[in-house]
Amino acid sequence: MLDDRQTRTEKLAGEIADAILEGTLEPGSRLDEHMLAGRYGTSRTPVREALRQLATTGLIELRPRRGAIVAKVTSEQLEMLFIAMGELEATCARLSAMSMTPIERRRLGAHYDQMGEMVAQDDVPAYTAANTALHAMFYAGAHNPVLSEMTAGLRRRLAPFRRAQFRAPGRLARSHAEHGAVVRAVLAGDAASAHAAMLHHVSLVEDAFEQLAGAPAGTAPEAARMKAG
Amino acid sequence: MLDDRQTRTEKLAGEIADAILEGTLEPGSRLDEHMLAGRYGTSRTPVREALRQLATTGLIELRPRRGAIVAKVTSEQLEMLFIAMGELEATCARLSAMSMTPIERRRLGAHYDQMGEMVAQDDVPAYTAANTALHAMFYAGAHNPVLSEMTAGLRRRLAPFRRAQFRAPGRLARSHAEHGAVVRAVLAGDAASAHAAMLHHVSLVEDAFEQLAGAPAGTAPEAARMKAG
DNA sequence: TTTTGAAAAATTGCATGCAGAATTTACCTC
DNA sequence: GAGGTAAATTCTGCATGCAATTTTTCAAAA
Repeated sequence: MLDDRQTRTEKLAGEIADAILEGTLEPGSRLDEHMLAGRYGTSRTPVREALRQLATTGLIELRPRRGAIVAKVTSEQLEMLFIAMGELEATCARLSAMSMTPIERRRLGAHYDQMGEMVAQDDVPAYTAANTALHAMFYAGAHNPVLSEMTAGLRRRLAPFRRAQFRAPGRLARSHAEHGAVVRAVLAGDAASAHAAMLHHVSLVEDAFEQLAGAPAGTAPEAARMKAG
Repeated sequence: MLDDRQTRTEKLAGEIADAILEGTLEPGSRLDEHMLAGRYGTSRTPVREALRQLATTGLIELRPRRGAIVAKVTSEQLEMLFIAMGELEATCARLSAMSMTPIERRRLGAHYDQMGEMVAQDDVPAYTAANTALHAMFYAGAHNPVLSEMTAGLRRRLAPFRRAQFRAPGRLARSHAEHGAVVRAVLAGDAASAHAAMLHHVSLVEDAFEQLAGAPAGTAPEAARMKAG
């Protein structure tokens, strides 16, 4: 009845995705259509359409005639996702070095400098937000929507596993230093260096995340959830 | 009533995707739910679910309350897709250079040599199939399912625009020479060279396509023409 | 000829119901 | 108690119908 501009299916897809990404719906749990329909106050039809949509993003697993479950991410798959994201981010950095406009370069430099102040003040929340914005700048700077959407999608998907990344002591300053290498290379138009520096940065992020996890990659999916917390 | 193991929705998604990729359904044409349901002998429900699934792959565009249309690929978007695919292929080649097993390397070398014979005999059909297999080897050699699925997906999506690629005179031999550079770098474990060589190769493929772009199946005709001119 | 407006037709979004498959439960045998 | 089977239940896959929105049609006005 609401004159809502987006359809129930779309809203549902968003809400279910959020519930999964923020952990309300745990990996492996069954996504019963009746239950979801009841919880969100609709019939099963839009639920089914939303599930179909989420399945193609890899967030849930759709087993024919056996219902949907929240995709379980093993630590091995998680590693693959991190590596893939790293490669894509590095590619975006490379392309940014080659094709950012002067205006984009100026904004990138300014944003980087602002982040320096956040580090000095040890403002973790501000830095976290600025970090997302910085990476978004590289996605946009690549001037390739196909690539930047893929990369941003992976980043969103991995967000739950990166929550704690700046909690490790000294991580803020180190992150900023790594960013510095990437930013300088991009501003200098040095594609190869930008690629290498970003690759280095994201692999260190992954390391930081593994340290927090306590357990090295290679065990149960429970490890993944520990990493998130 | 067929006891088919896959659901109607899945089969529909596949058939509609095929119809789009081989040009039966032209870009921009409306995908009327009744019409599709009639054509494939089902009700609208599975059609709607299939459309939702295809929409997330970018093959069709779903406009709320206004129906679905086959995604129009402008020449600019096409260029972005080619660039993104090139970057991903290059990344796969880079990772292959770093992490292919000895067995994979041996098979790669052998396959490459076989392709040389096809060039000598000017066997275009065989070479085309072998070319797909060669690229698949790089996807697999990256040892990262996330990345290889993304790359393979892009390649499938661009397939209609590459049909004519080996028709240009001399293209077969040139392609083989370019492959040679990539294969040698990968076998030598030279990641940077593998990346560069693959990037070079795919950009040349794009050029070849641009020269030929008369009217490949599935093209938005105006896009192809603009590219040609 | 083009523009405008309202009625008619077509089309999407979604609820509901039912058949069949999958899962659970109950019961029996060993 | 373990294991196996049949009945009962639950759940998915899909068809159908209706309300709301969008598109089309068509006639009158500019």
